[in-house]
Amino acid sequence: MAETQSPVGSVDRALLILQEIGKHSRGVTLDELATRLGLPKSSLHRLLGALKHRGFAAQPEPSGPYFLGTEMLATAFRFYETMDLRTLVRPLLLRLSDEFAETVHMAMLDGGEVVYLDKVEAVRSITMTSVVGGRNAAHCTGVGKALLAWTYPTDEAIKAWAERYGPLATRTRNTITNPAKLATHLDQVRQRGYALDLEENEPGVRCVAAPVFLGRTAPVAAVSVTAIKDRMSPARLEEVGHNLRRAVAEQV
Amino acid sequence: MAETQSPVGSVDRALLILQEIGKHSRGVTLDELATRLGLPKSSLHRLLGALKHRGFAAQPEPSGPYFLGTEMLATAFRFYETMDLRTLVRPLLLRLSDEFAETVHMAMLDGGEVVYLDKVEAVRSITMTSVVGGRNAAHCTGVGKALLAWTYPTDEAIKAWAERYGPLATRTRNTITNPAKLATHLDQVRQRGYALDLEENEPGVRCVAAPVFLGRTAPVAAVSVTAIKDRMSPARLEEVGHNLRRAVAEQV
DNA sequence: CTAGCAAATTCCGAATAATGGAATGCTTGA
DNA sequence: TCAAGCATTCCATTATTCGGAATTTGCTAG
Repeated sequence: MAETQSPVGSVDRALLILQEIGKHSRGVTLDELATRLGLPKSSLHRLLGALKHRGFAAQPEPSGPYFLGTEMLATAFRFYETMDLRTLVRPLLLRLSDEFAETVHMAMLDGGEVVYLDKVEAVRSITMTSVVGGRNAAHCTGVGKALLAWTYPTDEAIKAWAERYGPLATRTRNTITNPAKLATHLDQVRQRGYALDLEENEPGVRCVAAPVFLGRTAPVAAVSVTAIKDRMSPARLEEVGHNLRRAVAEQV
Repeated sequence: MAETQSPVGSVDRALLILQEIGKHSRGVTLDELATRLGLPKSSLHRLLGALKHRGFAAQPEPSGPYFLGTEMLATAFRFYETMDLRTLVRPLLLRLSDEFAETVHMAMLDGGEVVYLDKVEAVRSITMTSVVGGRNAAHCTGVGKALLAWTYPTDEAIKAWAERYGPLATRTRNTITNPAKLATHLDQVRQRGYALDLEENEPGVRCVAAPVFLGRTAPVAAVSVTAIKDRMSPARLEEVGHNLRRAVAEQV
């Protein structure tokens, strides 16, 4: 399908400029922006003038590099502090539910547990322990391991977390309860880019989960796809894992 | 002086739309936006389409309310995590230094102390304890009290802070060292909107400080104007306090 | 269940805004 | 001091954006 055009070209250009400046926290020159965006310098200069006018871009030194401005940051921060993140993640959940035809969840980390914030149940749903608003242990759920892996990105940080919130409870014969083993396991999660729950929380239930970063280094949430083990063969797990990662990267 | 026009009108409109949506974390309808911004609905609808196209605005439900989109949030968050906040605050410091003809600072809270991150010295400078990169106690400096007042916005929170980082050291005969008195004092700071250091940190030195929020509920930094007491009469303190608040509100 | 109402969306002729190449200005380094 | 390179300004030209009117959609009340 051909890529659709933005309905207002000059606004589209301005947004692309903001995105590009956003990638350069040490500032970026007009010349470099023109090169990266393929825009004539005079047009770019005028669009930057418009962004500076409302504080979305800043140029602290005359003829110097450009930065995102305080108005861009403050508008985003103010909104985020009082918004409901579910509102922005739910379209992703709906897409995942449609794409994988399984139940999908969104959760956040809270100490040693995860809190389920949203859920879209598949037609062929299964009875599960997860209830929106409910909690589960982090170390033995897909969303929990996805959140732990990137919130505590080193073995030491994971061990410190386990020391504070442990001991890690056994839920099934597959549950990882040894902190050192969990740390090693989460190294693999980081390398793969998604977490797997192989009947670690509930017998017969498997899950694939990915972190949602929203531009941050630590995840703000995780989303998961859950199914009974008969519908989650190793090949299927890998397929879902890759597609989940891509969908998250594309949409949030 | 007449207000200058943005060099690209349609971009300016789009940014105004983003700012307005940013004020409504529960979402805002097209009709309400049109009313608040004084824009024809068809123009507004097209501009919103452009913002949605790049993910800066979102409309999770068809014909439903609009929200800031994940691209707007992610671009701001990603940039902020690796930027140097001094870059954006320094123009404010230069303006304050020019306006008040005194030495100005920018600082952040770190536990029981503040860290001075930037400084613009006035022509008629005074020898002071503050060194960029250096630290000072939070409870007896203007920037420290500005940061404490809004980072710990209740008496209980202040007392808990004092219990953790206390005892509060005496620096001059004016230093507030009693946590309950500090809490009461910080109530007054919140009501006034700026903090005062009346020779609490250094004999003969007075200071006015205001928090910098950048859209958040807790301040990301504080800025201050410092002078010897002979140049900071009670009337002058009030004048500087009001002008400082206004300058901060206008610029960051 | 249907009609009316209000908000959202689409359409398209008109006109205004945005464009970008060329020229100019400024700063830095040799 | 001069040249080079980046930033900024100018203005004739182009085409994008505009907004009122019409249409569509969804919800509510009778």
